[in-house]
Amino acid sequence: MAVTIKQISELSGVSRGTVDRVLNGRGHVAPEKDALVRRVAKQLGYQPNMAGKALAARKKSYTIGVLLCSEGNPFFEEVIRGVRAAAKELADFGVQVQLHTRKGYNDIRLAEEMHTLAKDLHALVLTPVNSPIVADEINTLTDSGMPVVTVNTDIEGSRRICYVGSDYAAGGRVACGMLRLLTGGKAHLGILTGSLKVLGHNQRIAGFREVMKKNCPNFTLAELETTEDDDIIGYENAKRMLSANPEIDSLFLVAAGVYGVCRAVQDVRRENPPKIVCFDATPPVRELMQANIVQAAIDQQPFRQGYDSVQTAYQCLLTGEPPKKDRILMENQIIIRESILR
Amino acid sequence: MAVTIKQISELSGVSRGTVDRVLNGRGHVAPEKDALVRRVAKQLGYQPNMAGKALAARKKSYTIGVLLCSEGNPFFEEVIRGVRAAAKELADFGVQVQLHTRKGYNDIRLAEEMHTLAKDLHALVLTPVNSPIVADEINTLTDSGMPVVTVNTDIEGSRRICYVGSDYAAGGRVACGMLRLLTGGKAHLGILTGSLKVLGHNQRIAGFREVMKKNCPNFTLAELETTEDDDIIGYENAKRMLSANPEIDSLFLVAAGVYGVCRAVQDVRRENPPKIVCFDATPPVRELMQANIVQAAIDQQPFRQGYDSVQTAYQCLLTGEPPKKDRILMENQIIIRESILR
DNA sequence: TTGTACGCGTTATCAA
DNA sequence: TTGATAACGCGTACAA
Repeated sequence: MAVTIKQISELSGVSRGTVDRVLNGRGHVAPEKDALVRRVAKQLGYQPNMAGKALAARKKSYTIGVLLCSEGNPFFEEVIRGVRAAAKELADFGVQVQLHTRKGYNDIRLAEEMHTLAKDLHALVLTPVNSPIVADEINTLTDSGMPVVTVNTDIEGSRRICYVGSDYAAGGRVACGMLRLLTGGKAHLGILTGSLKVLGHNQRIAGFREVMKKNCPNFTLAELETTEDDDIIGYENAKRMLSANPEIDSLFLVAAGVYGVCRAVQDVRRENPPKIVCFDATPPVRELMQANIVQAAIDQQPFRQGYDSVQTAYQCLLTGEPPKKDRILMENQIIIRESILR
Repeated sequence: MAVTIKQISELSGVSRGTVDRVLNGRGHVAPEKDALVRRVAKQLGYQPNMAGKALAARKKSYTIGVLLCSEGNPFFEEVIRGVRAAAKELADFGVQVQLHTRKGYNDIRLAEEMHTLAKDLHALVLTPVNSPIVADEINTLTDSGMPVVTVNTDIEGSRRICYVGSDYAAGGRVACGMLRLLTGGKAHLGILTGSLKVLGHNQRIAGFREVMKKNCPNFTLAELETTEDDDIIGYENAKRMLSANPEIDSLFLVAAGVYGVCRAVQDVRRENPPKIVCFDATPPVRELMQANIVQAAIDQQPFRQGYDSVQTAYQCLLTGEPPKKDRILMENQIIIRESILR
């Protein structure tokens, strides 16, 4: 049976209250007793009991805020489902989850909203914009003792307590591996990324190039273009790219705008349409897979991203400590037509 | 804030004890009070609090037995890791997990061991042999009020409370889809199944055939053979199959014996070695993928199988009720060379 | 049949 | 600085 505070208090001849004060660093304890309790606790290998902690925490009724720059992005539907699932489970532990969604990537506005929301929150989960202004706000909240968890995209130069989301480089590697198998190892590639300014997109391309160099001697890159995560721009740029490079027989779609690109592929009728690998098995992508236009999508477990990020924030509140890993990375799952039930 | 027993007792003017008796069907309650409490509880949408339940359950110290016919099967290493992870988490809730492994599929011996073990257990998780003798023993345990959860393989004609494991038919469908992509839709197939007597293997083949019929008009099946889940037999049968059918350019490996089959493939040197899709990304299979001999493996989340099966058994003990779904099915994940970190 | 009281492990409060 | 005590929600032994 696991060690309890009560056992420690008995063994070290102090009260449970004192043990609690020592173990949770609340201060107001005589140095010698502090040392004694720590020694006994360590010796016995004390690990706080989650059931007890959770029950006691119910009195405090934590509020966790979730702030997603997600409006208009179908990928986040699943993330939100995950957030809701975590909220439902944590309700038993006296946790309230507030979900806020935003449109657009204006860093100043985002920082303002973070600041306003934070007043009513004990922890914050958010999709940050990669901007120093947002990083500063995260650091301000962190300094005030609030755990801040980034989800789906990370941010540089901030002291967020944990990142929960995609392993972008690994996703790029898997995408290249999949194209290797789809093409028999020989391909003329077109890459359509979202934006050259988005860290994750660049990491995917780096992972892709890594595998290309290592495992795909007969891959050549014809052109790299952007979609700006937009179907219309994706359509136009893909159409131009395909017309200008008739040798292209494979497309790597790094981010959003998949539907637009696929429309362009259909417009530029080819005898052998290009093999297409993209990210995120959202409903429109699933349709494109059923129609044999997209051969494979790399999925990054959006449900788990939502679920795990909220759970991580709660764990931080409960234990008062950061999680063991400061990055919780999703698996990159390969989805094909037959993966999907009809 | 969620509804508690205390609130119900106050609102309906009876004691907490009475509410507990009603809600947990312990009897000895006047009919009118019973009805009243039920009505109030329903109206308030009472959901028992897991933290409280878990804490109270700690006094009882449940023991969950896990009995796996796993010795000599590397797939189960991951299942066992999942079992251990669940055991570690549940230790906080006063749960002990006993892990027992067996070699072989003798149904009489298995039933005997189940019977012996059950004396010290509150719940049982096992990989059953598909035999009426084992089904009878499961039913005996179920009748005595013990939750029995099957993991990885299910059994017909038993009243086990839940099955946690692979979706075999879906796995077969994904495997065929992967071969469709690997071959460009045109293939002469050889299938090497484990055993024609194993339900799951046959379900995989059925799923494979379903997709073959629907999406792969240019697939032809040259021969179907067994490995008996054994590398040596797999080696010999594959060698014979490949020699007798030189047109075979794709292999679907339904179960174990992958290494043996691949040795045969290497022995029968071909200019264009066959495309190979198999199940379970065990360490030897990973090696074969690195060597470009196996193109893809379909993985069935062995870790989750172990973890979820133990958690499910615990939930049954805690709530006294069967889980919402009587089958918890894993996703079939496609693993390729680049999915694996080196 | 019903109500009361205690314990599970932790935390917060109050009095000393 | 310390210890005793109550509270979180649930289960249950025991008394009425």
